[in-house]
Amino acid sequence: MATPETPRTNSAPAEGEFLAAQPDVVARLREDLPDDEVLYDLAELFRMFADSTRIKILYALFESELCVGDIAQLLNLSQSSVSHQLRLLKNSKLVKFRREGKVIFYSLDDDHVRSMIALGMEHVEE
Amino acid sequence: MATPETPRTNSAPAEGEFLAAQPDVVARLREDLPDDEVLYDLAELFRMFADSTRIKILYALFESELCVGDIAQLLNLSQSSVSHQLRLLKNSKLVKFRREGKVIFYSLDDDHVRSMIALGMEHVEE
DNA sequence: TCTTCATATGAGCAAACGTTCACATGAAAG
DNA sequence: CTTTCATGTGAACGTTTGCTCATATGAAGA
Repeated sequence: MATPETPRTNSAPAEGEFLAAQPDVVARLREDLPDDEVLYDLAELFRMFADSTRIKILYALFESELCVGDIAQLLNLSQSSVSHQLRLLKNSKLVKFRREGKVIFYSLDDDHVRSMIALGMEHVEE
Repeated sequence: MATPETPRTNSAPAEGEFLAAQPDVVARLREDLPDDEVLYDLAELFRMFADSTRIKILYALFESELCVGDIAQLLNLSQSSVSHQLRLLKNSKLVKFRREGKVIFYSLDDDHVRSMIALGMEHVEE
């Protein structure tokens, strides 16, 4: 997808300002680094988990599919806020939905979501 | 740590605005959700990975310890920018450092960093 | 001590984010 | 068709973010 993520100004730093202590290592690493596009996408993915509201939504969806109203009530959020966040999660392919009459049920759309959050938990819990 | 993360206004939504389709499920989920504090910390952790500059820095540190100048040159960033980001990573206990004369070498301080990024990669690469 | 070199840090700015508010959309019931 | 109800969406707003610039810190060498 490669959305520009956060294309701040980021002009090249002044020429010859600071030296590398290990030019050889730097040169080798430059080869091995994944493409910028991939790293942008990666950051974009992590950004989905970088807000506690979205974390809560994902956490809630661990156990069962839920509609917007369910989530809003559970997390004490406005319907609008939940809907906005679900759109982001949907775009990032972390969440999918299913229509049933007027109600739309959301559920997790990626096996990695659980392991991702579980892994983060390990760090948080020291 | 429980930094307030992004304590936006987030006032409670208007009373009785929207209904839950599954009140029973909502009630049960409310019990099971981890504490707000934990979820804040979790989001804070993910926020460290939510910027491609920081991802690049962490990626670079996969292979060997590096000083600020190394990283700046490798990633074409200003010394100041790298230093600012390293401070964040340091505060989040993702990175540690070691002084050698005037040079300060940074390295990964958490086993989860690699698996975290690897897991994210799996999602990005479809 | 006085420089020099590597790094740290505070202020300021422009961009991006998450929420709210108001309204649009679209399906079902009458 | 009209109303109702669940959800979607655009604009506005205040906050946060990541960068730059200028300067501070602190170690090593002259």
